[in-house]
Amino acid sequence: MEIEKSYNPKEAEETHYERWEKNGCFAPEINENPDAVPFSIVIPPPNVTGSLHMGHALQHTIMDVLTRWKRMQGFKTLWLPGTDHAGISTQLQVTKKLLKEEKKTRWDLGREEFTKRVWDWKRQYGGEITRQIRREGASVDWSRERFTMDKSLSKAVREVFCSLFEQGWIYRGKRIVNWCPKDKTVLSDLEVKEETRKDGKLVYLQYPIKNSTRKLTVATTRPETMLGDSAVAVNPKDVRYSDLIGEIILLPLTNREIPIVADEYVDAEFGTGAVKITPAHDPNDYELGLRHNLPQIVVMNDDATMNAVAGTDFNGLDRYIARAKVIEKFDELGLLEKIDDYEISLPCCERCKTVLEPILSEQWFVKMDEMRDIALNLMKTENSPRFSPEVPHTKVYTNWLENLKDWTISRQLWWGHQIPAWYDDLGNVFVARTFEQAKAKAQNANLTQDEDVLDTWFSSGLWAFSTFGWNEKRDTETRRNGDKENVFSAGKFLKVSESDLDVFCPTDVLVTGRDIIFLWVSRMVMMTKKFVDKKPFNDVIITGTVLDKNGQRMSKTKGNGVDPLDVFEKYGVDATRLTLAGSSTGADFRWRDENVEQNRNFANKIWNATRFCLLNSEGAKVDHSSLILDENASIADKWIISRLNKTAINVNKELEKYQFHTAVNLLYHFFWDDFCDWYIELVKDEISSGNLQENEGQTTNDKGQARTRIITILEVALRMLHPFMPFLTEELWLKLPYTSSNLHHEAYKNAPQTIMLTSFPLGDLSAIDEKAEAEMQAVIELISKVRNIRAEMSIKPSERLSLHVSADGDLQKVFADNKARILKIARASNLILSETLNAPKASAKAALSRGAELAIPLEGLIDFDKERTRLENQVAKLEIEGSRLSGQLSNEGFVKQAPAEKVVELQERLIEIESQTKALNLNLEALK
RNA sequence: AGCCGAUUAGCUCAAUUGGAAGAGCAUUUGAUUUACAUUCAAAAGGUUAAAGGUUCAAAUCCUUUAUCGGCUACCA
Repeated sequence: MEIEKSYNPKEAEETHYERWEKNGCFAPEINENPDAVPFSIVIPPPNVTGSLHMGHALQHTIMDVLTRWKRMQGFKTLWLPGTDHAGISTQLQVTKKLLKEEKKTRWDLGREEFTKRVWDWKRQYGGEITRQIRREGASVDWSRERFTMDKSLSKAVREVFCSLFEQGWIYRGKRIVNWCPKDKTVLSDLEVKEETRKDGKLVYLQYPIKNSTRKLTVATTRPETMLGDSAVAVNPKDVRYSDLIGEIILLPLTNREIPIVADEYVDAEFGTGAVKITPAHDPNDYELGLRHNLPQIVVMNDDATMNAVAGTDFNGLDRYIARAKVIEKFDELGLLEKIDDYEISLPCCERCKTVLEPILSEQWFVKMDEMRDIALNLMKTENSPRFSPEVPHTKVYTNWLENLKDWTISRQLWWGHQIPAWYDDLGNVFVARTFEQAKAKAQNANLTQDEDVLDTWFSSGLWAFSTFGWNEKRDTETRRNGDKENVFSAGKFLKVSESDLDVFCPTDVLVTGRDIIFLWVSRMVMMTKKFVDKKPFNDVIITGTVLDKNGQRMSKTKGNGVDPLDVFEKYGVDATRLTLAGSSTGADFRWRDENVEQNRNFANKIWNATRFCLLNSEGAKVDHSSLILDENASIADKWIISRLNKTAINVNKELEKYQFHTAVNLLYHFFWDDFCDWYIELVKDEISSGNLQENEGQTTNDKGQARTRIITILEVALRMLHPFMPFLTEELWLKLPYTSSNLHHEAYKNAPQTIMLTSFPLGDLSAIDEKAEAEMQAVIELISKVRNIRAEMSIKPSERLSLHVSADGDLQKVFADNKARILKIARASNLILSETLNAPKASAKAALSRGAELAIPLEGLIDFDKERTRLENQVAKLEIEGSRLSGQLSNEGFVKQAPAEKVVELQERLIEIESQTKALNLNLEALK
């Protein structure tokens, strides 16, 4: 068989995905077992404008590992993909393009035409992220791909909106909201990003008091808002001002008179202890204004210029120009007391970074009282969702819920789900699922629909059930037209008698980042419980953040992002996936190409191990019966099969706990250390020499058996690696002799052959052979000691050594059984076994476990000083450990209270150390 | 301001309920009749940020401090 000397990922990546997808391997229908247990994940829908970043790559890797692992276990597995319409982002993108190419604004086009353009844009460019997801090898079911503005999902949005409105959980009202003057829309609290500015100013303004010469000084960071002041407030306990409560202020620059009120909200310690109150432009002032029945005076337009109410001097001025002018005018009037430097944090637009303006505005809100209780109750009564890692996310999630405020859901955009509310000429509102229903309610009055759309997160909040055809007629729309031909047709499609919603909701696990726990995770919990009376998911895996090599967050503005696609190009998809999966669950980690390089090397190692097996595969085939050993099997075989099964058991155990990095570690060391470095080396002679000729004392049948065994072990290892490294393992698995769909898990018997449908090795407890592992350990120790002596005594590798080993009878037998292998790997010519050590003085010596000793005669080669130093170093090491152990064992408390097996373990170790020390010391004596 | 996390070998990170501190990279030394130099072998490298406490036993639990990071709220 022709096989390249090193792994080139490109070819595998280009061919296998397409074939898997075409054969329907990703769809749950590939599973032929009618009783299969479902396993499902919904992808956190990336923005349709987005392109893949490391965060996605990390999350997708974890989801794909879980999906492939469960699929190989015979679960009816669905990983549902899709994208989010991403209101603001997408609208911005198209707006920019429009301006650049046609010098037009969205208003030039009008709503209908503009929206059409966005759809065109989506069709043209929106597929990028989905192509990238394919590139990652993600085994998502494309036949169920969803978009948040699909017909059925939009219908779900309307249904939820109307239903919540009817129950009074959605309301329309005037509140202080976060207004972005650039995007000209309101934002929810979660879309506000605080930014600290060191160059802030605190301006002290003097307000004259009516019928008095006194002035009251207020401090403000936003002087322009004074034009909308409707009171000044002081603390009722503040003796400085108690006589002023109830007095009237003559508000400068306006012709208004405003009262001085007393309110506990005011902190007497801060500033002057007197606060200007602008109910229409500050959330606290708004609340205070309600308590004191103050007028709400809006002085700004939606682009943060001042309006007519601000007065003719200010009308039309930008807020910052108006601010300067207010200060200037106060200065002219002699009412500017002072300006202090003041570090301030300003609310900014998450997307465009513009400083937001708190402004009184009429918007739609979701009342969160009941919603919060839904989520809190689930957490309290069922510990749901189960976060992984649990600390700190459960606590953070719960704390946040406890302090939750109402959610602003309207957005002044055109791209999104337009709010299903209509107004008649008198301003009466009619909320309805369709225009017709609204007309009926309004008795055919002249209706106009609300201009606003819903927050993107409103529709994403329904993702865990709207994607499964909720509120749709069953058996329709859940599967799209045209995709049926693409799906594997030899396998029986299940008759869709139950809907996807019944089968796949709740999903098993959600994998996402910390940043959207509140924005998305919490809302899915509430909405799903509320509307389908189910949990959206059982578990939530919160991934860490991928940082750059300096520990900084990757960001576009900093330009320090690492593009996953570049890494794929350079090192291959599988190496990248393994690197991501190898990061510890939930912890941030710094990206280093060196780590991927290491995994690229690992991929090459797997390639070459397979290459070796294939070059010696005449007469061999993948045959799992070859892994069942009889009593006469060699220690090496018993050992590797024990290790294989132990690895399988532990990998499954770790994956169950979402400890991906531990699983990766186990597989890496099993494959590289156990399988390649030891097993292949140990059995090399038995299986190699190209054709099936007999070696000394070996029959062709023995050789075929040995070849079958190693190739079968390899096959099992490839299966275990498959969820992490799908392309490489598929490429190699298909090359193994006699692989076919006969090797599939029984749920996939009729599917075209692929490793992804074989069964994931679970490991067999009865195949674990601790005795063989211990015996092999002794062989490994012996060889390691020989290598150590060789290296430390600077003995040429070509020098064939004679090994004198003293050991008890059992151990002698182990060494004798493996004599040929030991001689080969240790590059020795002779192995002399005896009860007591009998070697010339000019020997290098080492103490082995279980009282065994090694001596290598080095007549003429030995440097006695060097040998003495070497032995002394070893004695010193043992003594440090020995004295710690004997200290511990002479501690009564330890002996009494520690678990008995622990005490025994230490005692045995101490005896071992003592015997080795004794042996080494005797050797030292002999050298003096 | 509050809450949370992190601090382990030169670097990047592990360490399952408290029970002999481990990998990979980098370093040093040696190896090329080989499945793989994207390789193999060997060595060296630690007062687990600091101080105190609980315990027979602490990287792990508690207290304090320092540095870094995150989140939430608010500062008129």
